[in-house]
Amino acid sequence: MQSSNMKRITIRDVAREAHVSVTLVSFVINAKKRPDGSLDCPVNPLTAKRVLEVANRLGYRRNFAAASLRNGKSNTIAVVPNDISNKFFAGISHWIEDVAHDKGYTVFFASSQENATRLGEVLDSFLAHGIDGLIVAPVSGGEQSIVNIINYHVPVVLLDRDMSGYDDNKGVGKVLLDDVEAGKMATNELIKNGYKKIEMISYSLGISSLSEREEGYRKAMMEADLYDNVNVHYTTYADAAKDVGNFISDAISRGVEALFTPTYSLSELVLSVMRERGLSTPKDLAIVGFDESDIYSLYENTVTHIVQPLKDLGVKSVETLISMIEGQPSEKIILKPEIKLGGSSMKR
Amino acid sequence: MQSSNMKRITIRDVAREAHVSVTLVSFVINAKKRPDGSLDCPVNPLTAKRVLEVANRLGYRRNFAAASLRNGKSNTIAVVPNDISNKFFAGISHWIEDVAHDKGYTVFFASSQENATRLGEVLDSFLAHGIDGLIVAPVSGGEQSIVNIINYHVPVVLLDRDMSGYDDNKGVGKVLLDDVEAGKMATNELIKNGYKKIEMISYSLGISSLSEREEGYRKAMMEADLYDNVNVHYTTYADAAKDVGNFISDAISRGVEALFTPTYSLSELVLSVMRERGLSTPKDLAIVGFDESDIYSLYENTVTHIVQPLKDLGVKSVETLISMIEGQPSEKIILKPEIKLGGSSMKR
DNA sequence: TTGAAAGCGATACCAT
DNA sequence: ATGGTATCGCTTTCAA
Repeated sequence: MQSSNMKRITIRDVAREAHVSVTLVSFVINAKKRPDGSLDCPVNPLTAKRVLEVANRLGYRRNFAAASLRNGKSNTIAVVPNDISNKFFAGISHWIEDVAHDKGYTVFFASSQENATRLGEVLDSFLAHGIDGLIVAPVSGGEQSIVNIINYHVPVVLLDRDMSGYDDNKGVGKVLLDDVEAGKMATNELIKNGYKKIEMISYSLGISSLSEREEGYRKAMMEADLYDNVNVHYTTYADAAKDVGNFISDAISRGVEALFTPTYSLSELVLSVMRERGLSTPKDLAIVGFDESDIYSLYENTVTHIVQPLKDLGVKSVETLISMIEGQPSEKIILKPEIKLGGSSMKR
Repeated sequence: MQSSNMKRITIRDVAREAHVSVTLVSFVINAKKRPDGSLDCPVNPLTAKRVLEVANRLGYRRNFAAASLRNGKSNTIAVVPNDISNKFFAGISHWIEDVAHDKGYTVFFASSQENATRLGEVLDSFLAHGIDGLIVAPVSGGEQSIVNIINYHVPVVLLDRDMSGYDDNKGVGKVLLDDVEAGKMATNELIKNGYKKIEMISYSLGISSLSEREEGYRKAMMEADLYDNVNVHYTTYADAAKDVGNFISDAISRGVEALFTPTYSLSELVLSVMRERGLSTPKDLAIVGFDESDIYSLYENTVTHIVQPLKDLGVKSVETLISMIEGQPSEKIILKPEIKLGGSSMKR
């Protein structure tokens, strides 16, 4: 494809060599193998066999660009998380690849880096590449780019984060965690164990998952008549280390008893700061964290945390997407979180 | 692209609407902006402006399949690590995306999952999609798939792991860590601090990076006249937890003084097992780990570890690849590791 | 069961 | 500066 001393083998080369027409070659190449082993196409089995042999001998490979240009389908789906290397997403990607692969689709990943402009560029590029469908975790401000894709009638599934204003009946699939429930679960566990001054620290990203976890926290506090104690602190990726440091000092001095951290990165940050300062959990501050982390089990008291069904999130999102590509209506799937108890939220 | 109620806008639609030929539209669309802002194409600036406006108004998007079919270039590069969610790789992907993006390339990721068959499928798929270049971390047994790509004259850069039998003069770029040096560094640090019974635990993956880190360990031991103490234990991803558990007990009972773990996952595993058993480092066992890990700083004595220049690995690999795509000869780049000292390798 | 031929959309050669 | 058109490789009628 690059140099000239090796011409790319085309369907025509195969046809010539096998003494048949290009049509026939195309038929054979695209025929699906049926359970009984026979080829599902109107071609003489012997001819088919010969074609296959020749194709193989010549090292033929279908030119996807041509096929895609011709029939407007690429058998490719794009997956765009905010960060490809994020631990939460890491636990999902594997499942997405597996299911897609089983169904004959190739998966391409690229990250938006929590940046609306970048998301737009990435989606543009994918669109231009003729992807058949898209699984995306919206970033704040990136709604328009996603709507563009939808308007192009490319099936879209929102993963992990919702986008307001787009319901499933508008042709957008959704696979989300019940984040309100997750926030409630975390908070209620602390309340149940006697904590009253429970606060929360979160990112100000403007994404649904975080705001709903916060909503769950508020609801739980409200229902326990602790609404006066509600206090949510916000930070950003860039300032997290500094802000968390300040917050911990402040919290301890104000007599805060427990903390809900709605992402694994915040959980890890809080835990490391506490360790640095010689604070222990739950004695100095009870903690309920989020997602899995290697460090949760490294504390004297292991860390209680909310667990997301990563496998289901991955599997369901591809399945929904592929069914949409195949013409089925979109679905909205809400998965339930679980809580894994550790010592960090033990009774006071 | 899916439904029929919204026809895809083509270059011809733009041409008609702007009252010019398709040729002109193509010129304008593909013109690069020059530093002075002018368009680098033989078109009347006013006409160009009009074309751009129309294209914009109509929501025109280039059909990549068509362009790619026509000129055999897709401006897309593929990156295939063994595991997209691996922490080491996570620290690299970001840089790859950034540099590629700056140079006008889109990056698609997919993982081989440390599986030769899967690697073959993924590469086939990428090849069929007409990628312009490939950055890959070879897996054991996957050499042939990679050679296939090379034979197709698609530029390839090996990242992190070498492949024997392919030197840079054969058209394969390489961006690797000096793994022998890394193994030496780690071992020498321990030797310098008075440790003599130093062992190593590694994966039996048959990949160059690990075997060279082992070679470095052996060399360092040899040079310090400690070769009789050399002892390398092997495990697999699947058995690692069990094997490491057994090994630690065994090592302690045999009076092993220090351990070199050549991947972050093994380092983490050893550290957690030690914690579970109430063992501390370096008192019960000195440790030199590899790569960054959140848990290295969580021990009473922080963990000494080898640091890879992730940014350079990422940046250099794309830069080399793109220069190869543009016709430059391949390069072999070996980067130097560093060691970050912690308490886990302190003097006995 | 087989084949001829019309496109898919963009590019680039060749004219004007 | 602008335009006509053959072509990339494949799929898919339609006809034989």
